[in-house]
Amino acid sequence: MDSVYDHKKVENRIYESWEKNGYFKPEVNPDGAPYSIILPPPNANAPLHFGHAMYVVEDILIRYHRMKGYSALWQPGADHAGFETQFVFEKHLANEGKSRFDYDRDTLYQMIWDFVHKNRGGMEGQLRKLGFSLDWSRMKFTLDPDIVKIVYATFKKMYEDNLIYRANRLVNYCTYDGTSFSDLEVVWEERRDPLYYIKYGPLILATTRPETKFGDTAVAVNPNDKRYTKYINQEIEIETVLGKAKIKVIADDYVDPEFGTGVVKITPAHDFNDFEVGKRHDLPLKQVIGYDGKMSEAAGPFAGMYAKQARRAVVEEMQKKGLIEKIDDKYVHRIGLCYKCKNVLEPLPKEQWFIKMDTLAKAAIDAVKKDEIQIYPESFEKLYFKFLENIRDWNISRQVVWGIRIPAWFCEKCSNWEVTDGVVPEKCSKCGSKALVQDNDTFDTWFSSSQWPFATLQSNESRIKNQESEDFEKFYPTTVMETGYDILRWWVARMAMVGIYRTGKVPFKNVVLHGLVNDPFGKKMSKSKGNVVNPMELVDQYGADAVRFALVYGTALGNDQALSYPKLDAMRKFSNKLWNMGRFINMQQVTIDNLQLTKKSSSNVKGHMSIVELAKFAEHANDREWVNRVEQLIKDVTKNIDGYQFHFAADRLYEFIWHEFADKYIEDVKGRVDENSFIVLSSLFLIQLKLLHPFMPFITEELFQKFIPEKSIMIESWPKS
RNA sequence: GGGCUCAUAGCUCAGUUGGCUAGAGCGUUACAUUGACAUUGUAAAGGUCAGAGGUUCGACUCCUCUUGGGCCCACCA
Repeated sequence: MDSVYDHKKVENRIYESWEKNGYFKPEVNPDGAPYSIILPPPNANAPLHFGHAMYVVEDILIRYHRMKGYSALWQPGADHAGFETQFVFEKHLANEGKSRFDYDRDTLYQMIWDFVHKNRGGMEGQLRKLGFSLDWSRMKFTLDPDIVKIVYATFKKMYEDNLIYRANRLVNYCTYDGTSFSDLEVVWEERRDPLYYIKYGPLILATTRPETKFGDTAVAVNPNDKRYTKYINQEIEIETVLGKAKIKVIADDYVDPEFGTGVVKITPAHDFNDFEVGKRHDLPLKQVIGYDGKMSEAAGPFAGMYAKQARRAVVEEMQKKGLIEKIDDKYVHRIGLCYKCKNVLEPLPKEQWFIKMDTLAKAAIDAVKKDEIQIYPESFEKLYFKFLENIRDWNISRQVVWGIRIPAWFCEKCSNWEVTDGVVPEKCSKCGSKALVQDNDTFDTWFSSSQWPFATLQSNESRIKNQESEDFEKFYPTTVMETGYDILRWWVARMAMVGIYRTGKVPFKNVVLHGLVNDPFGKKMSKSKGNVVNPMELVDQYGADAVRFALVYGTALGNDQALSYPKLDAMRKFSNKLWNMGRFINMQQVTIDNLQLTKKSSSNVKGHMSIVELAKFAEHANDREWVNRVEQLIKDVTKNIDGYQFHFAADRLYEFIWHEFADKYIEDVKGRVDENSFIVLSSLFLIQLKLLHPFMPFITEELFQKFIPEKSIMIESWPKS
């Protein structure tokens, strides 16, 4: 053995041997009780970041349960990441002086498909480098035909159950990227913008968006505001940049008399609140900004200008006409931005598919209240409830091509929508017309992601017998859903809703949430800040075991952590310490063999005994004491993993192995090694390797095989206390 | 405006249902050692556990308030 542990000589070789031997498959324990985790599918097109490295928590759970004899499945997958990926691809096109408008839909889709599949292996290789014991034979992609089929079926079922509706409603629309977004995707930013006080006939009102005035269909005041009682329900004459006009004054509680002048212009087509007010008062929707972000004909001389330009031009014109009372240029408010390109989102009316959320959300809330789903750490329950209790209907249409196209066809003759499970309908079921056109939109990626637990398990072909999926039967509901708390609402809550809806069962029994990995200064890693650290570089430098251990050690579940190089270094040294402990014990074995004292220890199980068996070899009082102490260690580590207290387990292992076992016991036994004490020493060491294996799989395997060359630690049984 | 979370050694963080002299890593200081360990070992210094009240035989831990970070949510034109 080398005097220094070199992870580069070990990790790849060991991973390959595990995979080749099929140890990642749940079938290694064919008769074990099922234990299953679905890997949150990383973006197929992007390299891993530290959030993915945190999936080490899942590997710990899987390896531990596998050793405990469970039939443990860790299901891998890759996400097509619709808009995300198309955005990256379009940037790539732009570098070549092209744009998506240069291609037809099918060509563009195929180009992105090729682009993604060229990059996809990278992500999978990185998961391997981290030592993740994923069953690659079951790998799924969100655009696999059988997954797509399931997504179609869900949509059709929802449509038939009246949970899906199509409505012309305001959506968050990015006029640069040409697509709408769900509420969750909007990024809010505080900005200082001028607040214009403009004259509307006898009234004065405050607005930040004078350019939308062409879309005004009313002016509103608070019903209790005595200043304006006489105008309510009257039409007032106003002077505008386009000449004289008339507009109705309505009363609505939405108006805050304290704000501005207590008068609001109502523009239902371009403001979420105004849209609601408009619905209450039956006001027409007058769209004056197009999906290209430009003013429409209704804006008269301003038509064709971008909304932002039009604002300046309109204000200038109004000032000329004396229609501006004053401008408050210290006004601070929040505006919604596109999370990707950071441009201002335009609320625009658009026909979209929506899912009614109330009944789905209620079922998901009940599942947690009835403890069918348990959330760890428990404090995240509140976040979960709060989201679901206040949820709004989910806009699932996206105007991108990279995704699952919505299986709905519009009848050009009678305006009926045909929704199918993916089959192209021959004719309209209402009027018989064959003039059917498929909706151009694709599903929000999270719509397919929300079905991932049952969709993966139902579609693992090799496990389908007589059209029934054995995987689904055996592993659903899954045992644990482990992910970052930042996607509790985006993903976990939606999976709960859709999973319960489609299967009648919760998709997972336990939700385990880890925190975020920030940069060494505690700041969130982001590309724009340039502080992103590539986890794979650290794996190269410190070894996967050290990186894994550093991520778990010293941070309680659900808490954020700052990436710590000193900690990584400490864990690398811990690897080296382990290595030299193994090396030392191995040397004692050689000494004993040379002395031919091999009657008891020369069998294949030499130095590989359980706590119970060790009792008869622990003759020396100190040996007996250390057998007892390791027995306690087994209890503690087991208890802590069972309770998702990984940092306790890691801390206990680190402290015991180094500062108890190595510093004290090995030093004690050094001068008095005989055959019996050697058996105790080496057996206790191997037990500790097993306890450490879920955390540091590579080095524990390498060391284990120095003692027991013909076996693998990863399929050994978990030590019994 | 609401909610969550954090505040413990110079730095990064543990402290599980309240219980002996509050721990780890890195850093600092002294000594030892080339040994199984690109070191490691032994020892030391370093904490009013943010602040103020309260509950209790006992509070880092539970409750209330205050201060200061971080995150999330929310329709104020």
